[in-house]
Amino acid sequence: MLSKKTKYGIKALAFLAGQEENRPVQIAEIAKHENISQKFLESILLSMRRTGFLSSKKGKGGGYYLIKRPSEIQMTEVIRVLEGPIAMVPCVSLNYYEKCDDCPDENKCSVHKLMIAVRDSALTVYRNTALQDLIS
Amino acid sequence: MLSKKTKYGIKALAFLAGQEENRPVQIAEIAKHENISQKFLESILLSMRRTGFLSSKKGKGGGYYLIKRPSEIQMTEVIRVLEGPIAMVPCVSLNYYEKCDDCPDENKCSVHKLMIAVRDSALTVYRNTALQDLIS
DNA sequence: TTTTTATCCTATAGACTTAATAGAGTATTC
DNA sequence: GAATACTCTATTAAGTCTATAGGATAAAAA
Repeated sequence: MLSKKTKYGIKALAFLAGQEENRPVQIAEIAKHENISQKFLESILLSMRRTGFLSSKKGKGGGYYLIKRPSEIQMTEVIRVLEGPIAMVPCVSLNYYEKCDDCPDENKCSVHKLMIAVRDSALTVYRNTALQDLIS
Repeated sequence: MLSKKTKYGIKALAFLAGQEENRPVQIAEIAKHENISQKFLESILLSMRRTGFLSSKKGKGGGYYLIKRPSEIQMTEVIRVLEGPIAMVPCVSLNYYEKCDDCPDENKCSVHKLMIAVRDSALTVYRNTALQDLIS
């Protein structure tokens, strides 16, 4: 399942990507437009600012705005920042690899092979989709 | 993330698929071979018996065995029974569809389109993989 | 018929994660 | 210096996942 955090985060990014001139948009405006709890969205935007998709301005006329062009923001990055690993098991994760406790030999593991295939199919989608592609 | 239930369930199915003559295998034997908590595995096997992958025999010489050929068990079925929806959001699920609370119009939702693509890519993998393919 | 073997079934506990909220702090603009 | 809007930490409530406990039931063997 996709977490609400990720879902809301993507919606917020898409909303920002659709703004004219990349003007700063206030949290309250995004929250209202996308039906998201403002406080929850606040923390999501904050985490995306820390990882470099967004920047923000305080005070009147402030808000959040993208610091990359929507065509340059790949969904692989977005998903990894918001959701974490794209792989469904840590032992096939490219960026968050971890060995399984119960598995003596990954190469003989029936789940391992299947999950590599699933991961690669998802990666193909995310790699070929930029934020720009979500807003048309 | 793939739940342990699903992971263990697939491993158990694969172990059964690898048996000669489809002999009944005891829970204890599967649990030991795959490093799974026996009691937990018990409940997993039980749920798969109820949905028709397996049957069981009680008493000495009893255990679980497949009631379909491994080449006829598609991974779509296995995942749906053990894990639930293949889709990452209910609003793009083929078998467990649910409308989103926050979304007035699915067709305009940026997440919706992306998640359809991800769902379809995963479906392609699962549809083209049978239990048989996991044990070679 | 009794004992042994092994599955069947319900309930529940503990740990963890997620979603949301609260409230005070900081920076910027007017 | 007042108003605006982001920043940050902590906490709570609800839900889910993993695992365990313990007795019930059925089949086979003695």
